[in-house]
Amino acid sequence: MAVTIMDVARRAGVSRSTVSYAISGKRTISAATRERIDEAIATLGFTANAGARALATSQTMVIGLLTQFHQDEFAPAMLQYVLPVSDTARELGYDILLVTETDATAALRRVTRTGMVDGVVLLDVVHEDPRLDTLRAAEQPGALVGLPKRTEGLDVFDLDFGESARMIIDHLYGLGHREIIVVSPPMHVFERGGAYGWRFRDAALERGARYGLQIHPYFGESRQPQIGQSINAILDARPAATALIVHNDATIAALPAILAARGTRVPTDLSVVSLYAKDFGRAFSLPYTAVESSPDQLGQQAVRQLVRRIADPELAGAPVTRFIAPELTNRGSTR
Amino acid sequence: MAVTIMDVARRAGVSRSTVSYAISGKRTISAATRERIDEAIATLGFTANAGARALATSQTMVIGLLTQFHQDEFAPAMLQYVLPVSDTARELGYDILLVTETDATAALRRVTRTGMVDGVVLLDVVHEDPRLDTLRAAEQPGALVGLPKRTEGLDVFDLDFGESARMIIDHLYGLGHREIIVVSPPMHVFERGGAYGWRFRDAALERGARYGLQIHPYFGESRQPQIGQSINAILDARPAATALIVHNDATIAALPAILAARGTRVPTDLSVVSLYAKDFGRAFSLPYTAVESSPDQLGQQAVRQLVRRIADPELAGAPVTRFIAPELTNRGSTR
DNA sequence: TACATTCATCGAACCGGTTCGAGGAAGAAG
DNA sequence: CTTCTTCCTCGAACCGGTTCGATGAATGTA
Repeated sequence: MAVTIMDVARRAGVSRSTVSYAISGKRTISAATRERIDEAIATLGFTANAGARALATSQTMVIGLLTQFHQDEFAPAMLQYVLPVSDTARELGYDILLVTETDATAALRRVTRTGMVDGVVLLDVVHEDPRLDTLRAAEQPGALVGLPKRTEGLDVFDLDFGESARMIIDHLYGLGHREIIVVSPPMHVFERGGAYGWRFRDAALERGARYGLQIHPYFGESRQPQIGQSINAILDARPAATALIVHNDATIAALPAILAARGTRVPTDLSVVSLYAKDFGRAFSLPYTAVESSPDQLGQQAVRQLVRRIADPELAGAPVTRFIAPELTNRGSTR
Repeated sequence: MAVTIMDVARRAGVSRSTVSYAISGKRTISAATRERIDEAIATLGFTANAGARALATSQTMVIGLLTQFHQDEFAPAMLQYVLPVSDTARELGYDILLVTETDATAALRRVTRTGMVDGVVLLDVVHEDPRLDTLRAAEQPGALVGLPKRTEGLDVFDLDFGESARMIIDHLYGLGHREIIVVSPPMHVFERGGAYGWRFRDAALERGARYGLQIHPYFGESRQPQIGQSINAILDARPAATALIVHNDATIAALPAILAARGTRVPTDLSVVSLYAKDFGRAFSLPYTAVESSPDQLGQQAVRQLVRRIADPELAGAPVTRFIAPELTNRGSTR
């Protein structure tokens, strides 16, 4: 039914292999022949069959994207990771196989064992991620987004949460703040092993201690109305705190309404600094000074490194662990 | 490198074809042989190569998911369509190739021509969608999410916006409202051909006219602070209106804060009814009575019909256009 | 005992590409 | 006019599965 390379060969009056070489350019082809082949390809509308090509070359030009949608997670944020991966992959000639199964380990084994993909990107990697053993056993290389406990042999990309915390503390300390509240992601994120919560929190505490500041750490909530209740309780419990650091997407999205409702003015009554993805802040038009990370950078770098490793496992060199530098954008919510 | 069916055959002391039949069950295999084969498969960890199988069967067990991310769209909502498609596909044994390219037509041609997919789901189909010609020319079947102008030969799934509008108008009319504001999606959605905006708006106007109501239609905005400005302007311009219907995700998400800021109480001063996806409302804990649609139903039904058609193009019968019935959930924001 | 069935398995062909080695034609060198 | 290169093209093998027809063994029937 579909047009095969044989059809093209017949129409151009050459052999299959000649057509193949004309397409790949791996051997010289006379101008006259090339022209006939090009014409045949164009009029017949030939496109090489992916399965056959994969079989012959052991290259599928497909990258598996393994996502983990934790229930209770702030789902909208996920897309900010998926799209850049997809776009970057396509730029480099790869398609994306989106894998969303609950049993991520089995799914990873499936797509690698069947050879459906040339490599995989693991999104939302947690501290002790069960997928990593399977990945290490796989023939295809992988790139991680998120820092696990053990990174041996793996290419890892994550945001620099420690540096983000230090930047924010420095900023507030410079403005004269001495008592600061830190709202982290919800407890269950920590329990699940999302170490980025600790990395931010610990770095903030440590930096604060060095300056002799009072830092009050709290776990945030992920849903209304709990978010509002918890923020109100925290602010009531720490009336002397002059600054609020929020590392919690759901909370920061709800914060303007919560503060407005309790009559707290920013930055007059309270300085607020947040930490979120650039696009997230833009989508919700958040008015806060923030350390903005670029998850698109994450996906992009992960895919680039992955493709490098697919192309030449040796040449790509030793595995890397790379942190994306954060940037503080001042929107005037501190003073 | 990887384990092939030949390795299994050797270890079990049988031919390749016997192994194949043992796996597929398409011919009877003696208990003893089957046992040896199963053992070999298990210890060697064999999984059939996807490319080779695709080549032999002309079935890839992959469905292409073609998304269109319009700039300025409320992106978070997109995921609500993607996940159900992916989950349903996997349930039926299919994987998902996620295609996000800007040039959707070329991308569609690419994945169908190369035979990477057995069928495609087109998301966010607009009134005059350029992808449809390519789809009709493709060998593989497709299912649409979103109603285009011409549906001939296509399986189409969409929410029932007309019925939603009628339900809401009936509800408000029953409560005694006689002057009602309708806020539609932003103008650019209409310009782009998102006919669902018209379908809701027109149905609301028609139903309103039948009851002799005053219906004031407006286009909404997609970003703050324009959303707030526009809502305030509209409410100021129609002081006699007693009810507000919002068919606009970005606006409804921002509405609680906007109304709180201007001191408008719901439902005392104003009845509010909205229209959105179930999960969207849950994620933002929206407090409004709403006609809730289930986009997961859309994706699910689209995939099921697509798989049916892949399995047997004839048996699947004539193309269908199916609307998902809406449901009105009363949250007490009307009176 | 001979013959027809049924059962289990095998070999070969095929799917549609890629790639290697070989070989004919044309041009260069002796 | 040979002989050696270089250029271009071809045929065959291969990638790893599936599927058809054939065949030998086991079982049933006359």
